[in-house]
Amino acid sequence: MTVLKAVRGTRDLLPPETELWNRVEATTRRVFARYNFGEIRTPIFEDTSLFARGVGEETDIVSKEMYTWEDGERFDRDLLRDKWLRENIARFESWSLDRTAAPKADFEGQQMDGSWEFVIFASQTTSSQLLSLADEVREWNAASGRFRGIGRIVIPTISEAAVVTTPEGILIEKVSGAFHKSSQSLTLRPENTAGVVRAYIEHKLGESGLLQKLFYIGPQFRRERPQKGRYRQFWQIGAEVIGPPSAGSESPLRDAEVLEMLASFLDELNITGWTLVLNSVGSATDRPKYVAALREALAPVKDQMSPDNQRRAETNPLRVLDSKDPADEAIIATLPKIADFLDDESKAHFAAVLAALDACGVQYEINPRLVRGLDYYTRTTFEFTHDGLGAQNALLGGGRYDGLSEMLGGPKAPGIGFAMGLDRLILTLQSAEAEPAPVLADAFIAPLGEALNAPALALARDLRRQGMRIELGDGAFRIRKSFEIGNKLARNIILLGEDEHASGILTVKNFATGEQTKIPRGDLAQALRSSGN
RNA sequence: GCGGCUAUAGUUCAGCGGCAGAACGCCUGACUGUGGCUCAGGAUGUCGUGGGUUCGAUCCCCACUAGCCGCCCCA
Repeated sequence: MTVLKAVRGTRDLLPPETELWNRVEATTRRVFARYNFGEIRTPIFEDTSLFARGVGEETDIVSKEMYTWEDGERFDRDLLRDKWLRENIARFESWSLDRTAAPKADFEGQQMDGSWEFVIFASQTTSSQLLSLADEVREWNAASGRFRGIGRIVIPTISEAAVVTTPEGILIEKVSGAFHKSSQSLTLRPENTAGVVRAYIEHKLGESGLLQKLFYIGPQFRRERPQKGRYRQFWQIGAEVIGPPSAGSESPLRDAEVLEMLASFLDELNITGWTLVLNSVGSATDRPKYVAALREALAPVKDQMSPDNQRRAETNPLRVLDSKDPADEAIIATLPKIADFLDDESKAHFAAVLAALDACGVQYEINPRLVRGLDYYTRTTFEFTHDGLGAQNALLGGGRYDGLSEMLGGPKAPGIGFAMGLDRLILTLQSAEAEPAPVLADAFIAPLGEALNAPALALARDLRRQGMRIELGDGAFRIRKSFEIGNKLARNIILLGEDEHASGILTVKNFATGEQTKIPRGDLAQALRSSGN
């Protein structure tokens, strides 16, 4: 039998490592509480369109890195596939495919010995459902970039064949109409901000007139290639400050307060060597103007750049600024700067953020090239970076998202937030300090003989109820074995033999000092407590 | 999604076209109410999975899977 393993990109966290995780989470709760944040827990999956609208349809996260599935009572993949093939099989015999015409979804078929093979060409946005029927799906690297995938289906010959002519797009309509009416597309959350804002809107939290300050700790999911500190189920700590403008949600003081909180948080975890990097990407109207100017400036020079940057120049010009390619540095230096496109309001906002940070002594660097990948960011964007992380040097990132609530159909609710990769944060802590030692119990109780097992449990219960961490042995163990195990698991061993049971005076030995004493049962807890940590 | 490296005992790893190895850990005993240190003995395993070459493959070849590192992307 195949031994089951944790799926690719996921992992188990075991003691004593989980002690470190608990410590970080406890520090989070302690520090964030001082800033009067409350905890929010949103569902781990949401309607797919939440992320499409919030994070951005064209971002890689949404277009290819989400765990998405159809959830619906009437969805039946096999039935659907069979019906689709029966309805369309005749098309393949005479139809020739014009790939340059960029149909929404097309397919061609070929009769093999006793079977049909169909190839579907489909753009992901319109026909992921169609692709979900295929035996195999792979990316098709079309030069035009029009098609996102090819699906391949092989089935036994079907005798009954209906004739269907070839109006484009009909196919999908039929498929959805017949089988997907009650189904819903769901997605494991790839980040938590969209979910928090959804909850803010749904529960009308803005109606309180107060600023909402919410933090979360939880797993997120992204279907990326695993790497050091990057997992498909990864953990994030994040916080959001959001509210109606009348509550002061647009104030630069909010930005500075969040940044100051993060600086204090990292300090409290004894993480040194971090750098706060800041920029402003401008208002919702500044940003498109700048992107347009970038495109214009890139058009004549992009051919001289690296292939990566040529592609970015087309798909997401802002990312060109993030390029690490030294060969392209000279060109990048000549590109327009975002700072020149900020309106007066945005400039003043950014200046006020900086002034507040200066006032409380939080150090920062301004990086005019810091852009963030998510569509919803406006004005302040930031990262905390750390040298110990190699190429992936960002410890956390975030920014202001003044228009997100409205993008999701909610009221005007400017906000600022961040998300921190817990997996990577733990990595930096682990590289900075010694491996955590296993936690030792206060005492190991060794019943000497199976007749003493029951009294040993009673003793353990007694001590545990007084707050002691107790490991209970077993009377079947020989005494030597009890000592060996006890030495690994606890600071003290309590011997419970016939004598001890009869007299109520227990034999206690401290493993560190080797000192052995007799202690009345009633004094045990106090003695263990004072024997130190 | 792309590229490089890797996969052998619980762990870290060595190894070789012909008997499967070390260290640490584990178990037993020296020591029948005393751990750590020491000594003696013992058990580990589909050599990642599947196929190929070969008289013979853990070793060579291919594919797959997984991990690490980098790229892409990104909180």
